[in-house]
Amino acid sequence: MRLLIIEDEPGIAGFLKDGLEEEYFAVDLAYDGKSGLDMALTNDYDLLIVDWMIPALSGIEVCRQVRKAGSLVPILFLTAKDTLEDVVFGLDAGANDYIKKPFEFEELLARIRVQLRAKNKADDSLSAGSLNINPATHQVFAGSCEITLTPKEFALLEYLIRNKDRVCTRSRIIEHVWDIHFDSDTSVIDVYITFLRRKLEAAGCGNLIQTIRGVGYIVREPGML
Amino acid sequence: MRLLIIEDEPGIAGFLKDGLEEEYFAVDLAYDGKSGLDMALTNDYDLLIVDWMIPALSGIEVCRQVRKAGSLVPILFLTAKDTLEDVVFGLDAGANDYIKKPFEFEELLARIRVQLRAKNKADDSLSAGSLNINPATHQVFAGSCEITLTPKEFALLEYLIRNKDRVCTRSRIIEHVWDIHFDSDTSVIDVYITFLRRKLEAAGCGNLIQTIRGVGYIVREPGML
DNA sequence: GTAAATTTTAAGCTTCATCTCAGGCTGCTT
DNA sequence: AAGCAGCCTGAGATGAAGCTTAAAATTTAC
Repeated sequence: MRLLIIEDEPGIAGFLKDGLEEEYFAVDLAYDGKSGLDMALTNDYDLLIVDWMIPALSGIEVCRQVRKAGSLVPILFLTAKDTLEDVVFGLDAGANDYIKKPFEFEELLARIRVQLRAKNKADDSLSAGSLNINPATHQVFAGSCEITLTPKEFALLEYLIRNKDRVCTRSRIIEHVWDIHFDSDTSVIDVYITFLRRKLEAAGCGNLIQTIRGVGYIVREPGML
Repeated sequence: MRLLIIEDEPGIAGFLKDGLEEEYFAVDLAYDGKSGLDMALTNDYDLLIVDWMIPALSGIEVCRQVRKAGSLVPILFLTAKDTLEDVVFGLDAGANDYIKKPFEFEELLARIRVQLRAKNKADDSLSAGSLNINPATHQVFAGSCEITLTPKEFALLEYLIRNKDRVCTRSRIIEHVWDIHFDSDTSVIDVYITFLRRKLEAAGCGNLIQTIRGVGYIVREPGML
């Protein structure tokens, strides 16, 4: 899950980035409306978090431009103003939800989940064969036996399973899981695929991740085409 | 935490169910007073949410019957009427709290939490393995031997145990235990985890708090997954 | 007002997740 | 069948995350 935060206050931006990364989101930051809009339009984010009062281009304008470009990405706006007009204004501009500052991190997370829920539901539940993964608690179960994964291992497995029965290209994986946008000749993916396969094998879920030579990887739901 | 919602309007019922499930509650639904009462009496719910105006048996009657059967389960009633008499009437019938429609989901959540907190206190059911903690008296027992904790140590342990078998992220811990919303670079948590581990170890409850590197901590109920 | 207890900060140390690299293997292509 | 590109995997470097301790700051108790 890849998020973009457009926020000019470094303190809040940093806090959000840290907290959300702990929740396994890949987080990008923009410190003003203009660069934020650029990033939002050039990359494929799962959600935008936009402060209302930002330099260069207001949050509301960013929101309008994003919608004008045809993107349906969920937008959550942060606002210090809490008047009804402001909220209505924001939602009219194309935002999906808003949250008043100061806010509880918990509440923000809940609202992010609500926005991402539609997406998740469409992708079916997070399981493949006897493997079940729970993003809320960061736990993975193979049948009844728990598998402990490191954050990166978990992120990779989650991405593959969210895209179950679809081929995940190396470039998409590197973008969504590692948050790397430029072409690079790294072999981290290979290494982490090996790590995952080893742990899955040990838990009796071998052969779940298949290689598509020259393209990437795929996790197939057994018994489906 | 298991909830029962008795509500005839499918829209509201569905909205509540979805929202509450996202908050990790297990939610059952009943669409009229009669079946709702049956379910309430046959299952062991942690809380009931009851609309006042429902078919087959009014909310107030459900409430009375539940109490008559000797159950002390917290009941939160939903009402469109907001006159004082109504509230008094409801509370007299055995309800613990009420909320007026239309309501904010957040407010409902807050009120649910209040009711469940009271329940936890009364139940005195906070334990993990041979460790028992009593929030009312601020005492902690490892088997029969009492452990003395400072207030912060206690708060941290209580939070971890209330969220037993779930990973507690650093941000959540810092929010719930320290009530800090915008500080990411402190090592208080580490220090207090060390304090707790040392005291637990001395009391024979070693290895209760496990580290999930890059994420946070977890207390597991031994013998469970 | 002082002493004790508690909480927090800071710093050195340890462990482990992450990533790079190199050599080996696999399976396409010709 | 040989060559080659893509993939796998073990070993090791790096650096960040967490652990521990000591001491400073703050609160509480007497």
